[in-house]
Amino acid sequence: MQKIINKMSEKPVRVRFAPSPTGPLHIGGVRTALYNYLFAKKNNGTFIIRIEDTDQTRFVSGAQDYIMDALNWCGIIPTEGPGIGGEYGPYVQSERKDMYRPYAEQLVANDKAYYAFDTPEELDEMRDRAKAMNMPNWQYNSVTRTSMKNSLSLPADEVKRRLENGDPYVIRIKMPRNFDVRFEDLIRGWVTVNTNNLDDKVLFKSDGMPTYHLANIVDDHTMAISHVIRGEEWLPSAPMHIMLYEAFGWEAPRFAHLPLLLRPDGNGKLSKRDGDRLGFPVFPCDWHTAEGELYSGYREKGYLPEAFINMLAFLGWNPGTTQEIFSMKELEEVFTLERVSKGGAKFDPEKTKWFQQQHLKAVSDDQLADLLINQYGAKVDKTSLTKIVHLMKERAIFPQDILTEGVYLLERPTEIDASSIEKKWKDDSASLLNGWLEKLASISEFSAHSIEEVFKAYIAERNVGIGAVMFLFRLLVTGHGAGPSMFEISEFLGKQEVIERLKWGLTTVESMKK
RNA sequence: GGCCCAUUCGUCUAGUGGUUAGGACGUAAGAUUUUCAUUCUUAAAACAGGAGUUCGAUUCUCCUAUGGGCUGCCA
Repeated sequence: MQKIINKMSEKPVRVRFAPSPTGPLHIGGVRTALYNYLFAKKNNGTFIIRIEDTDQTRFVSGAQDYIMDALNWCGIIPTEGPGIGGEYGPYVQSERKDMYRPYAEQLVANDKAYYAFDTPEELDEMRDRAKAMNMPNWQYNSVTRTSMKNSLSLPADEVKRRLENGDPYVIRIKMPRNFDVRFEDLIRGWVTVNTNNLDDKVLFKSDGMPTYHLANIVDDHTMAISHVIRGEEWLPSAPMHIMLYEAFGWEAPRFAHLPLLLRPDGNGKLSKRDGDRLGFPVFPCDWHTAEGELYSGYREKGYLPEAFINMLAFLGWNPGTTQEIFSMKELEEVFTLERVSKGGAKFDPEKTKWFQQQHLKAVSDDQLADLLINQYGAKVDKTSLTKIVHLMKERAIFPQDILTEGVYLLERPTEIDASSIEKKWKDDSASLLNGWLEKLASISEFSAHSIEEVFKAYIAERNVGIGAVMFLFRLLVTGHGAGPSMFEISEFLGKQEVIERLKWGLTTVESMKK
């Protein structure tokens, strides 16, 4: 009974993914979005997108559209967000600009924050000087603030004068001294930090915008966010965020800090340069920079969104069973934060391909044919294409492989590899193939099965092995040394076409021999 | 440097105070297949190190090492 009551009094699950539009979203960000989304779905909650664009100097045109487009391709669909709407909008921080200052002022009034007039140049100077004295981390904190220019150290009338004068200022949090901040991370357990290690972070900038720290707390609170699921890089500032909630007198949401995605070689956080350097995409979709550079994406490489998502889900999470192939729907049912691992995960491009292959196999021939027509511009009738898909699917990783590797099903070969002929063409080859040509011409029902019957009878009759005829038959008809069953291929091409190709092949080889 | 976080096969990971430490990718060998791919079988491959607690630690505690993150009027 107690449990039921607790459950009923729990707040509804509302989570947000809060990217900054400073460039394309990389796969680490997509994974964070995915875990938020899955957590929301699993708990009948709401998944929200909020754009954190409080740094006007880092704004990148097109980035926000990219983020929304990429998430959409992934199937990570928000219930509330920019362009979608919702009760708690607007969902872009620059559009919420006016609401932050009163909150910052409120903290100053309550002695939880203060005005600081030090210029960026003065602060740089301070840090440089400290560094020169072998103190690499000078901080604006409870001991140093007394010797800086702020509303705590300056006389009240001067503060008033500066404010009225319109002097530029920032608002900093007044971090208390020697206090243990404790919070329970849903993935890592209890984390404790003493406030002596925390500095007086800027909450409100001199340009009239809040910093991430303030905006994040105000928005999470006003948007009724229940769980903050974000990357591990935020763990060090989480205690400060807890202090802010406390300063406002608000209940803090639950926190979960996700392990980082590491690069496949060596160590370190996966970065956008790693992709091109190591030959795999780090972005969900292609991104063209203003300078004309291209960062490649999974979508354009031919990855299926579900394969991409499946792979990402398993980078730092597992279901506790041996099942590895999941659809988005299935992930929504089994995902829990308890099964997210603590350590960083190295990204594995090889396994990514395997996920893709597995998901491709799961797509029906019919759907794949549609995909090839609609997205890859295949110019074949649907019926033939479906047959081609059926023949080629097992040896394809990407949809387009079916078209490129099965090109001979669509058009006649134009040349025959000389070195293959060199190796495989024997003295009796011409005779064997001509004999086979005659047999082919005699088949009335040109099905894979009957062709195979006739073929077997023929090699028995000529007293040779399969290899003496088959490889060359394949080479002359398809121009390739490998592929699906030649009997199936023959049936698909049809008697007339096979015979013509074989004749062409025989003449071509003859001319090569001269 | 300081603070915080992490550490099981090459990689992603399961797991327990007593297990032959399990699975997957990759690798190797073999089987199937006209070939390639698929599929199947098998193999090699891991508890970072040192103390302590304990009858017994991969598992619990501490230390060390290693790796990572943060240390901006960036997010």
